[in-house]
Amino acid sequence: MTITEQGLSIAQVAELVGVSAHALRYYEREGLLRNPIERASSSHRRYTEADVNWVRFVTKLRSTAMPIARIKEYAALARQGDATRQARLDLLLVHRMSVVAQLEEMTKSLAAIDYKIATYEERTAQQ
Amino acid sequence: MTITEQGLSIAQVAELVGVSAHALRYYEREGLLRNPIERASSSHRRYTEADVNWVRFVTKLRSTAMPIARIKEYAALARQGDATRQARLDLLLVHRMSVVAQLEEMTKSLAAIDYKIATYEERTAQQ
DNA sequence: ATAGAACTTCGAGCGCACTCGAAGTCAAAC
DNA sequence: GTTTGACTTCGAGTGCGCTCGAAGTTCTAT
Repeated sequence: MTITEQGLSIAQVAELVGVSAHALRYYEREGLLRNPIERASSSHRRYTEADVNWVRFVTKLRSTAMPIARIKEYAALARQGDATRQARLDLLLVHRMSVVAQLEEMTKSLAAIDYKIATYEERTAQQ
Repeated sequence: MTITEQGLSIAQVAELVGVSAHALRYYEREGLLRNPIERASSSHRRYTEADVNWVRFVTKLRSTAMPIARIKEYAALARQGDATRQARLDLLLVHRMSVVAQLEEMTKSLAAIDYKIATYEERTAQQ
């Protein structure tokens, strides 16, 4: 049993992480992963734990609206190794600002929605 | 001077609310507004304060990821008048749940990003 | 009166992030 | 050994939310 025979299948990872197998292949094709996923018997993908963790982090970046292109940059930097550590940190710090801004905007919008809800409930109570 | 000669132009509203004039026409065409916007001299749009407030609320719904189709439903209900007040309230309450869920997910993702940032900074400090 | 800016409608086009489907390969179970 | 189902690649298709541009009209300033 070679090392590439171990690891999780694409369906298992899809289930685990909560993205479609199609999306996993798409992410790999686009270069969002650090490396191409290893293959078992020269065809089926076998994901290591590190691969799964990387995919998980990609979903965190996606759920905070980082564009695919930016994640691709991040992955490309990671592939270059240690020399790009500062660049990756900078990229994440810039993104962090945008996430905080998104949270603030969404919180403000929630307040507006809550205000509207309150006026509806008030009017219902008045009748 | 008739009443339709008053009010703001599309460019003024675009500036004020922070969406493009193209988007404002699109929203109106799609039925996201409560009523068609009144016209001055039978062509140019003239927005009332109520129109602007409605557009502002639409942007709050958009920034919390309510789909155009749902906003369209909401506007259609509003057009029906008082009989649909409860339905509109329900729609907003359902959406509120989704906004809270989004905030929670984004907050969790921010924590993951912060964790990653921390490991980068640690490693930088170690050198 | 006329130039130029701002508006109108309409339909087409675009960018993003997948999603799908065809056609073929591989593997595990019976 | 053959069926069943999960996998493979590849390119095309989809849905969403605008965005753009053409062609014509109207307003404003000079």
